[in-house]
Amino acid sequence: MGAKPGEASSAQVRNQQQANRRVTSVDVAAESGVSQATVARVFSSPEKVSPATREKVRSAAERLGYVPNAIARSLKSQRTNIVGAVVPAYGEYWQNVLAEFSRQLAQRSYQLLLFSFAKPEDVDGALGSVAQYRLDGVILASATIGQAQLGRMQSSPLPSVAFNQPAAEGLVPSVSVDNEVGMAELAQHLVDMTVGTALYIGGVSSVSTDQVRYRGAVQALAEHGVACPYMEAGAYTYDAGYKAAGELAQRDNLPEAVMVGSDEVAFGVLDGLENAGISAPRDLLLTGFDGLPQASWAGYDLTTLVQATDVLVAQAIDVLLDSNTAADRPASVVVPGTIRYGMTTKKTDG
Amino acid sequence: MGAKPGEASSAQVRNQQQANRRVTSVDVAAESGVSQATVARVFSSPEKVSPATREKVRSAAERLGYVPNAIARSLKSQRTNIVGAVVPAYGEYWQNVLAEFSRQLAQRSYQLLLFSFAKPEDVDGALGSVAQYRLDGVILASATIGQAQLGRMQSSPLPSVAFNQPAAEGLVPSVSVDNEVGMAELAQHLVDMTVGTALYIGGVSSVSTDQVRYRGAVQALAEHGVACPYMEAGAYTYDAGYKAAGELAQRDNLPEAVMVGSDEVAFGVLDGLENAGISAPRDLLLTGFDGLPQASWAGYDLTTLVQATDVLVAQAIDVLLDSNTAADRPASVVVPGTIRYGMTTKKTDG
DNA sequence: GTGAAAGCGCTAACAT
DNA sequence: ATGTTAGCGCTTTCAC
Repeated sequence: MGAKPGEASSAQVRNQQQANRRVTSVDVAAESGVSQATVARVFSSPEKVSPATREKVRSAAERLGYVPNAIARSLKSQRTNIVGAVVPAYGEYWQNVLAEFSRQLAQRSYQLLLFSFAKPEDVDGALGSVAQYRLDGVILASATIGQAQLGRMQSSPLPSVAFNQPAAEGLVPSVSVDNEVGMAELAQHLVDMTVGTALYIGGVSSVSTDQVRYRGAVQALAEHGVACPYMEAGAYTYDAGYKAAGELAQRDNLPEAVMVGSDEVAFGVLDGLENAGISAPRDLLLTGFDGLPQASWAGYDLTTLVQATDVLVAQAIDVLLDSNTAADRPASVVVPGTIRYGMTTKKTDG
Repeated sequence: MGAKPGEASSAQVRNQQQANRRVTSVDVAAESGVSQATVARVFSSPEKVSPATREKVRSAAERLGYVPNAIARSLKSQRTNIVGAVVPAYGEYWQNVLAEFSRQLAQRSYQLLLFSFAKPEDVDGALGSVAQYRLDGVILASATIGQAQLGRMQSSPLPSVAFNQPAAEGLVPSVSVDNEVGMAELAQHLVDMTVGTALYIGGVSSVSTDQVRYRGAVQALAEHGVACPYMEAGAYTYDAGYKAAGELAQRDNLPEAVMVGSDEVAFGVLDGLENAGISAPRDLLLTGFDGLPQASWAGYDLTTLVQATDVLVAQAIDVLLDSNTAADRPASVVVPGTIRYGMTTKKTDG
């Protein structure tokens, strides 16, 4: 159990910097016998300080446990080296995107400040906080950020980029996978597999990615005379997919193919159908969208549209940090996806 | 109003075109004809300002597009309302933990600043940056933070909490699931299922959670005369598990049970075995650890030790933010896990 | 190469 | 209730 580390004598505490007072450049200046300005230079532009003083200051700093204060630096320099991200708190897809942002930003020595929200209503609050930190930019990564909110970002001095949010195009610089074409390509693949009837299972019909993807499916299938009704799972979750599959299984006649609007929902649909004795590709073909790592897991092996997350994220960061003038900031970048052909659309002998 | 119309209009124009100069409380003061301090009060302690002035200031602020500067606020108040998290960039488990932290911190109106790293070598860099931002606390969520690094945190003025890091106990306040007992309980379950031989597949043997979990398994099994050799997957990934399973499948005699050190690896093991024609629970029993959402997906339905992530995270936040004096900061909090009984250890008729 | 001094935009006494 | 004033810890001219 918790053995107490002994009575920390106040002397020891102070010695170890556990103290209430933090070490500043003034302390280091005093300790090393130079001016505060010189200490600051040692930590921001060392080349402007002679090697001798530099060393003297460095050792004093080390002795005192001095670390430059980024807050003060930011206040003065007007740059934080921090990028904000407004992201839904849940969902495999967003977690992966976030991880990728964090990784790539770290490489450019930026930090990521998270503003996550559980419910769409909380977006406003998140956006409100975002503005207070003078961030170098903000990533709007959620399909549930409304038009009004995007409009507000547009007229804000804070650079922003919308990630995978078709509705944002024209309002805010945006980077997306080609949702419509991607879904159309999947549909074409199904047509090639001689599918004659299809069903689309979306997450939430009011979300713009949902609409755009569905449109891609419907149009591509229509060209071949295949209808594609819409079914709403109600959420972008495994459970919603599982439940939708249960309902689907009740129906008299099954479609020959089911196109699901996202992988996470697709996994649920797959398991839900399996649970009802319906198996892909034996009884119907099934496709997902996103290209989550799990889609490649042998247990699922899902046909899906893989988003090149690394490319999308790289583009988004470029738009955010490298295009300083409004002029060369592109209105929108669209990155094509790639189909992953899995077992769920494999030809059976039947 | 008495304010000079020329100034006001030029400010407005700037605001509309993504101003280069940002609006400060001084601008709002000028616009609304009060002192800067009053403007500040309106935004930090409105109750100290008369309703009339409050309204006047608010509308001026709105007109100018003023938002308080959190950087300046932090510099003065010595509080950032930001908590840092040093977390591995990859891995299902960590992504879930992070999402939970972000959610719970948002509820307490804290923001999360991410310091993620891809390779263990990068931890030092991340910890270095952490110190610069005067965060209100930092979460050390990674088993690969070394003793030396923890020691440094211990003597730093920045409050910190180690998350699921047995090696940190005694050095830094820590919150963990009961790794050893949890794994022992899973082992006991296997014994109850009359298992006579077992194998443990760990991720990386040098990681402390790995060691503690393995110890739990070995000791519990030894009490019943069951040996449990160790096999290292080499990473905490699906692929590593899949590969390990491939090697295992080559062996002459299979163990009756395989205990895997983490769910993500376990999924790979499960699929890898399946690929070799070995199926759980038919040919051997299999357990995981962590209780990832996917463990409950019908496709896997894994027996595993579920970590109550929400409880662990809540505890960690408490330790970090609510225990201000070193005295009432507990050395370590250990939260028990719960077994989820899945199909992979279900009794077969054989 | 180094020091002195003026802020960055806010908060928090302290006056009034 | 409101204004005045003095910083928070840095960066950055501008002198020397």
